[in-house]
Amino acid sequence: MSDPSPGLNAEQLGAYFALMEVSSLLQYAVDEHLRADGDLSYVQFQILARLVDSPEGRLRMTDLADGVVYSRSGLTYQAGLLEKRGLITRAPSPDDERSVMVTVTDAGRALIAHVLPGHVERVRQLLFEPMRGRDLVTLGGVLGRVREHMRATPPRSAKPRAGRNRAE
Amino acid sequence: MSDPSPGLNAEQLGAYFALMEVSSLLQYAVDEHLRADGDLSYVQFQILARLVDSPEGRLRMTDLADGVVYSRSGLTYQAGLLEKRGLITRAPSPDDERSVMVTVTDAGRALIAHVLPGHVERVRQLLFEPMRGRDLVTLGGVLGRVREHMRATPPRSAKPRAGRNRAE
DNA sequence: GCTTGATCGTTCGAATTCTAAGCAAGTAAG
DNA sequence: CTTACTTGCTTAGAATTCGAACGATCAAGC
Repeated sequence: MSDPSPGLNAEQLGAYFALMEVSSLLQYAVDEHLRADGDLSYVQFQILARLVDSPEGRLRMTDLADGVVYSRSGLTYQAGLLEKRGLITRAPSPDDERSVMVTVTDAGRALIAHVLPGHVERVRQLLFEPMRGRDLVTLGGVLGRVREHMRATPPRSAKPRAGRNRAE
Repeated sequence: MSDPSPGLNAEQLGAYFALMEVSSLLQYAVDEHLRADGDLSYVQFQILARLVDSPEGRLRMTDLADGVVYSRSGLTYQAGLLEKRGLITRAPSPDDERSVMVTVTDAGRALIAHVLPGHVERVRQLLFEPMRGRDLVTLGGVLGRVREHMRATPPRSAKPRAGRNRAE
């Protein structure tokens, strides 16, 4: 089938829609649990989880925003909320006086530890339960490659940093 | 996450994060294009696309909201915007006086036709370009099953009008 | 030192989104 | 027909989100 307009075939369209629909449904489900179990929105959970997962438990605002795919101003707002609850602290970086280092507090770590089992359980139940055989391996591999591809090809969506795109 | 608790293994966690990250990045990218090319948000595009794709070009508000995974009030708001722009019309259903049938206008169809090629091209470029071999088939199959699974297991997000009576 | 330009984070205003409450219309039981 | 319950959509108000504008800091170049 050599059609002049290189669009998407039915299979591709189906996969695209399924991807967006699954991610939406999954986000709704886990968001509900996080709010009930720890009074956290999904974004807040992502922020804290990334911090807990980082080497020193701290990250720059910009890197955090890039990581969770979020606007800078939105992160400022959420960081304000999380700081008010004592889950993170903010301090200007010693190296870069203009950048702000965000650090998880013990309370933040405790909260993540508290909600993580239930969170993970929901994800397992909704996302991984219907998978069979090599589904998981393939899915992880493909999506990983796609992520790399998207991060390396910034159309204009997220602008990580202008200077160093190739040096990763 | 170096904790081998009975939750998700590293591979599952990676796939989960990749899924959410890819969908976010993809949504940002296509949203940007839709705004530039047709002054449409991603949600508005989804609404119009679903209508165009429906048999008569019309759907009930509720079915539309369930389809795009959106709150009822949010849909009311967006429908108001789209109606004001002449892209859809709203009229009470003859059968059920309380339900509202939303119909795409010719202008709505024309707008979707106008933005669709560019939209599809972006999706192809970002999502399907890095895929090889049977990646697409597997991805579509798995995500389709997962979607079915999630739709059949309503945590609370959408209630597709089934006999599920649980009075508290 | 002193410019020029880029980067970092916040603030501001407008737009969007959600939940809860409300109203209208259908359904079931008596 | 009336009462009670359910469903479909809208309204009201608060919370969240983004982009643009802003001040502050760094990095080069002179």
